[in-house]
Amino acid sequence: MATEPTPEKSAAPARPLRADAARNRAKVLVAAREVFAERGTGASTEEVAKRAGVGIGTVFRHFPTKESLLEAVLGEILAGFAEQARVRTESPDPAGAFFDFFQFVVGESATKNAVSAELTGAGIDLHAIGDDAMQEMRKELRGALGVLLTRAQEVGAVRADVGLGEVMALLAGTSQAAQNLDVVVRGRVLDVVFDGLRAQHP
Amino acid sequence: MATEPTPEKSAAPARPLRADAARNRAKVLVAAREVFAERGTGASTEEVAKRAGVGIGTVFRHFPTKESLLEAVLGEILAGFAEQARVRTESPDPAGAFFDFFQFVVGESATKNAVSAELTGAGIDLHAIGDDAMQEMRKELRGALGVLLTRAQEVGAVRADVGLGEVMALLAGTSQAAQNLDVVVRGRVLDVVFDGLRAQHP
DNA sequence: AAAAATACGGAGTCATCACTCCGCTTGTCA
DNA sequence: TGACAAGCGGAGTGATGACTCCGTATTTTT
Repeated sequence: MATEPTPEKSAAPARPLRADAARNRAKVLVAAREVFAERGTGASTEEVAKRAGVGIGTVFRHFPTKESLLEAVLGEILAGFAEQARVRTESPDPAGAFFDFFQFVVGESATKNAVSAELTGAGIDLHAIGDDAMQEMRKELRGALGVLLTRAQEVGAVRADVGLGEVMALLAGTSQAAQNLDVVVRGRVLDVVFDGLRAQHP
Repeated sequence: MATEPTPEKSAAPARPLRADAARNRAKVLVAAREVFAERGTGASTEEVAKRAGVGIGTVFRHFPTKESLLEAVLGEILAGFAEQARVRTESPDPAGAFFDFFQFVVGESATKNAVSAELTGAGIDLHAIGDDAMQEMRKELRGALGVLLTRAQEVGAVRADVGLGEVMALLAGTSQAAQNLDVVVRGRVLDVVFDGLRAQHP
């Protein structure tokens, strides 16, 4: 126990991966993201392996469980969102930053189909699963989005009576709704939601 | 061919079901609705049978395919929604009728969990499946909701630049989002959406 | 009440998955 | 460059779930 060379938290394994292993891991992650996006999270692990051009064994070595694979993919997506939120956090135009981020997420989800379906609140059990790393990710997203929201509210661009919970629900719901919608309808749906968020309550 | 006694369209089979058969069919439908609502549409047919207190064989005799069972359940739900919409169609208060219906659907879905998840736009393939009877159902819902919307718009209670498509998307998304939300947050989410729908565009 | 028509239950079949195991290959390090 | 650790592929395993089949039970008809 005391002989552990580098007992790091996470995201940096004790011993670094062999070059090819790292490459494969990345390939699998990309493939998984695509496959799950296209076919839904019910797609088989074998299909992911095939798409990645590796054997099933390899997939399972890197991600010992289908759930863990899903988690990893979801984690990446969340990280991307968190990053996008963070970037806008310092914007001189809080209102623009907030709505822009909202639109970005909805736009992304509209493409990503199934994965985002899960992500955005289908709820079921994906909200339950959680790595510490995952929880961390979620926390970061919430944090950054919280800043965006607060700043937008301070400027009076967003009504004061909504909290992070409401915004995330709206984000999830709108993303969900935006799928399979042509661009123009999607635009109008966003308009409605945005107007609702801007409205000052009586 | 010409000897068919009553070659009716649907909803009334050529020869009427035996008493016990009709009873079982109904039991299965109820059980399916409950099970799918609780466990999601992935729940096994056997579980439905168990809940209904019949054998699997019976379930499959009445609904030769899991998909057809899902369809039947969905059809019932849609029919219920259509009925609710129709009822409000003649209301002297178009604005109230519209928003009330919206709220009703969202409230229902919040309870019905998974089934409504599919229903309300998870899209995937459930939008593709379709009985003629099913298509008919959908058409009726759209029709009645269309009336509610138009009347609400005529009174100026709903912005003129949204169509049925936008409203249905919003309905679906909001229902989706409303799941796993406590009542107070759900209320505020609805507030936002309603305000958005009321807003007159510039 | 007995025959005929229907429907019932549930064991059995077949396909699909997630996941394991192990002999072979490839990268790494001295 | 050779030895050894690390990684790889994919056949094999066990579980699960949709759907079938048929001997038995219940209705309906005569």
